[in-house]
Amino acid sequence: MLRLTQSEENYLKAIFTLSQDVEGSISTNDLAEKMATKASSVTDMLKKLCEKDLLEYQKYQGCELTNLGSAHALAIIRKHRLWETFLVDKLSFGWDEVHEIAEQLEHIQSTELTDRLDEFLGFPKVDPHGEPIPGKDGRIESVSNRILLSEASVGMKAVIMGVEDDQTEFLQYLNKIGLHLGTPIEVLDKLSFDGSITISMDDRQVQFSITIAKQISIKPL
Amino acid sequence: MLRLTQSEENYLKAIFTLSQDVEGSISTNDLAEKMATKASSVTDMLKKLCEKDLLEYQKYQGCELTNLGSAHALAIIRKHRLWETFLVDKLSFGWDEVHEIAEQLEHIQSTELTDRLDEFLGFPKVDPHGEPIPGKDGRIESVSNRILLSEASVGMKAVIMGVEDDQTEFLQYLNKIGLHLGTPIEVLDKLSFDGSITISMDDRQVQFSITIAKQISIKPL
DNA sequence: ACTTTTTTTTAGACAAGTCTAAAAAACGAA
DNA sequence: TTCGTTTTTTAGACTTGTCTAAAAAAAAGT
Repeated sequence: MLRLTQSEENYLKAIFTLSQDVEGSISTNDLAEKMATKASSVTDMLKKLCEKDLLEYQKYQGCELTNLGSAHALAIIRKHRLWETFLVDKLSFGWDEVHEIAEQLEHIQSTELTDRLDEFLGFPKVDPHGEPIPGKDGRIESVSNRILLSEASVGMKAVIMGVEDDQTEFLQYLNKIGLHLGTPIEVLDKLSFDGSITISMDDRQVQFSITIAKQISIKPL
Repeated sequence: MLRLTQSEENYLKAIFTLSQDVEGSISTNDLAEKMATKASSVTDMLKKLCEKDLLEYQKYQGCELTNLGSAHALAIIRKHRLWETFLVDKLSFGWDEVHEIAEQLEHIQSTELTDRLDEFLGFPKVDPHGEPIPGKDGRIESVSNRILLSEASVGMKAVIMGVEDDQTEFLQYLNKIGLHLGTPIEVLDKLSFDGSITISMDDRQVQFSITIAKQISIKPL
């Protein structure tokens, strides 16, 4: 199997993630922003990854992962989420403390290790933030009936199913207001001019900006 | 705390290990051999590590770790041995399968993670190869009464306490002949001209070359 | 003590991944 | 369509860690 550097792996993961929100190819600039680097650096890397058949790239046309590239990205995401699960379930870390450590652990090379860890954790389906964990074969079991909180309609009753994991402060804020996976909520109000949304949870009212509401996914009841 | 690259960490660990067998300073050539690299590369790195006060180095005089350098080396060794213990105790790896994976895991940066892993494992004193695990404070609890099998005298009865961990083939060989930590043995014969040694274990006789006998430590009964 | 051998350092080069500055291509608005 | 803006690429440079080849220092033998 093709051996990749950490940097190459991080690019693949970033492209994969961006591709989930967008149709078609990913622009150099978007990728540069995601990677917190310069567009010129991205161009260099795209050439290299294209050379290795991990993505398709043509000058000025952005890039798109090949099946090979997607498989690699999924393997890294699998490792990331399994390690996060390990840290929370076995070592009692909070969900706001594990992202950075998992960013390192996801680069450990050993399929055997990954699969044994999976077994040790009892083959979890989702990580501590509700994100689905790809299986050994790279397949993600579809998480049914989920929508973003930002898309919910007034009056809807639902349960918190997932949150974005990459901003520690955001997760700490959710801790502070007592929002966890599985928390039942009801949508009380939505302001059309700024998209902010008011919900009730645990008999309290909380208001979220559109930015926050887009980072929380729920399952309507 | 000072942030080190993986390469810097590997050098510190190698110097620390070499220092345990030798009095005084470590030569550039010995270090180059240990690191499987060229002497010129070592010289460059020594300059850099000296600049960071991790070791003392003067041209043509070899190097010696400072207290700061030793502390870093011990932290890495602590991580390595804790991860090996995790892999064997929790994920059911064999002792011959964990070294390479632990070589990667030892570079994960998070003291919190290390300490929680330590606790999760029940604060083990030794790793799966019998090597002592440095504590949070960097102290190694002295492993009492151990000698190398190569130093044992004929007629001595003893128990296997530790083996070198860095050669997979060696460990596989030990597996094959059924030698484990805790195995009781008796020294039957020693040949002075080549140092080879014959022992009995489990009612069988096994002969070891001097090279192997130096990689096994025992506790005389 | 002098010469030879070994060890160690220096000098210059390279690959990976990044940067800045400038050029080229694509996009968009009138 | 054409001009200005934005995006993307190229060119050249820097850093880290490595290498080879050659010079310098230390060690060893006679």
